[in-house]
Amino acid sequence: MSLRAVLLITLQRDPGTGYDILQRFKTGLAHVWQASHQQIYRELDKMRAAGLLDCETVPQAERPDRKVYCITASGRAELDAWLAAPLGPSPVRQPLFAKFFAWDAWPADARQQELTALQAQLEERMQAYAAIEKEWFSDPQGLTPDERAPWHTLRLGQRLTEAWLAWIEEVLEE
Amino acid sequence: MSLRAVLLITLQRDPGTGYDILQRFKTGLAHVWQASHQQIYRELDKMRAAGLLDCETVPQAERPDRKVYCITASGRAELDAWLAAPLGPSPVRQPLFAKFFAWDAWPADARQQELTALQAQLEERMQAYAAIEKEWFSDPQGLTPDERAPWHTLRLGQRLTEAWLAWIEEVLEE
DNA sequence: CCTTACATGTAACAAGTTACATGATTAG
DNA sequence: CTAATCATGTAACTTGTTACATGTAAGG
Repeated sequence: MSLRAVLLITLQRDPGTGYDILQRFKTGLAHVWQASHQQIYRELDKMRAAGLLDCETVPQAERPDRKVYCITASGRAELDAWLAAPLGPSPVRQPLFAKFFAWDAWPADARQQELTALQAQLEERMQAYAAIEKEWFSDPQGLTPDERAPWHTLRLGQRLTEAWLAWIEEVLEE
Repeated sequence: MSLRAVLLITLQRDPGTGYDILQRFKTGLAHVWQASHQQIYRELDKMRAAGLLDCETVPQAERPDRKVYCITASGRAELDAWLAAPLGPSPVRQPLFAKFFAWDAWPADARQQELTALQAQLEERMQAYAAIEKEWFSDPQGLTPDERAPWHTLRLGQRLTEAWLAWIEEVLEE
């Protein structure tokens, strides 16, 4: 259901094609949601069939037609209902934790490698966050609440990533 | 694949039935992995069919037979391979973030309710962590590395939950 | 010459959820 | 009397992944 909601949100802001949405998932929405192109195309088609979206096919010379999707009143109603309802708890799935529970079967070098790779990846993410913050949110207090909201999600991303990094350092000291 | 690995880990430590594993997912493994009983039973059966597990059926008076699963050499090999291979990146899916990206369509009272409910839930979790830590890990330095490893996962759980709580407070101040 | 961007899709599979089904025992 | 515990399962469905398929144009 949440993929559907995310598609409604982004299409409400700006109509677009499946391909466009894929690009948004890779850039502005990267730390919110990710999905493969197949999943997006399939879901958009189902949503159109369910009357949540309108679709206008725009022919192009020497390229596949663009199918531009646009939210309908019924889609907007579904989005409003989703926003009003509290989210359920998200299931816990931490494969890395599982490895810790098999500590003595987990080779020390694999462990080392895993943790340092994760560390590098998290540090990269921190830099990406910093770049986004600098580019889009250099003055958060000067923005409207609506413009500032995405900044909050960035802030949480930073806090969580910092917590991970501090923890990895603690573990690597062993 | 990760569910399979978690089942291998827990069965390697102690053979047991699907029901037993479900209990472990509700207690000691609660912040590592969760799965429904249907998923567990189905996966155990597939793993037995694949030769990763042995199954001994223990008849019981006036109760369904217990099917006690036990890891095989081939299962152990699969586990070792999984432990040695680094984990792939986990896909990003943050439905709560999505709501922030629809800030002006998100009613203020629903927002308030959502965040305070989450806050309460996280505080409960912190208490659960504290209770576990007190009961099992009152002296982490006195434990063997293998015994201490699960404590690290608890520590990260605490750090992440604290980060969430600090963030919610920041957002609620608006 | 090779890769990336553009733009869509089918098909098969794996993973996870929800509903339904059985049936005795024990605790409140 | 009701709910929870024990213990398993079938069936239908939704969600997400992987592989395969097509075809042009621009840039290095």
